[in-house]
Amino acid sequence: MNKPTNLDVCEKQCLHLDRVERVRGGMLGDEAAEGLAEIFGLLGDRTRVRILHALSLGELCVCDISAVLGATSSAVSHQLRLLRTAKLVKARKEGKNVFYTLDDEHVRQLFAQGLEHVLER
Amino acid sequence: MNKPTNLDVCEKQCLHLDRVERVRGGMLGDEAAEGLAEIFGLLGDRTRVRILHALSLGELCVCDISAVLGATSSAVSHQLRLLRTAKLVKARKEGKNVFYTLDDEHVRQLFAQGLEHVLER
DNA sequence: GGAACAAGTGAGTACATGTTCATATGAATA
DNA sequence: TATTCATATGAACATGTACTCACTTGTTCC
Repeated sequence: MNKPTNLDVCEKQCLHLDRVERVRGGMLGDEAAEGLAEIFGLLGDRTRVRILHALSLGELCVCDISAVLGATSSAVSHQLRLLRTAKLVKARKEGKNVFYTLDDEHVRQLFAQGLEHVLER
Repeated sequence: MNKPTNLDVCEKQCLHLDRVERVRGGMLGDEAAEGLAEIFGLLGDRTRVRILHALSLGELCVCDISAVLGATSSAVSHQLRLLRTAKLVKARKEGKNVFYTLDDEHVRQLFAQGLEHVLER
């Protein structure tokens, strides 16, 4: 989380300055890198993957999701909060139930792309 | 990591059986869900995101990467091992240096797609 | 061979994170 | 109003993980 303030991490003469300069120019800003890590990290959990995939197949309430996954509704609820905060899912209240749906078309695409990777490897 | 063996997690009558059945049929297998979580988890770290992005701009040795990121070469090396194991990057040895490149076109695409999400959010 | 150095790795540590358990909230129903 | 139940949430706990530090390996150059 904290990085050294001086950049001469490589003590002596190993740097390929041309490459380093070129890459440094095109590097992601901190916010972008952080944002990417955040969204990918959110997708990087088995439970959340399965929740999102289930929701990609249709609207479900918390209880439905926990039945599909075989997980407690508490665990599911905790994960849904993260997904809600990140605006990946959307909640709709109806009586005692809260129905969730995907709230991000990008997620669907990321999923598809990720699956391609997984399946062909 | 361990899930309850009985599926009547929702004690009484909240299930919407039609929805649950439909979704259950289309659900990801365990291996697929695990595989997805694994690849996304790998992308879900600030340091690894920056390493991969740097490599997407050109081939770099470990020392170059640590200079670009402002991280120790040990930290970078540890992360590169994970990326190498997952076949996301490829190593080429040349004298004392080891040069790394991206080894997966999917990653490039996932990156692009993720960035879209982050930028427009 | 010996010095210098890039890279890899194991152990230890600090911190993040996912789950469970207990409890709270809020809506329907008796 | 009291009960029941779906959902949410806080605390505690256990596990995972990213870093540092010390050390090893393997290569180049003297």
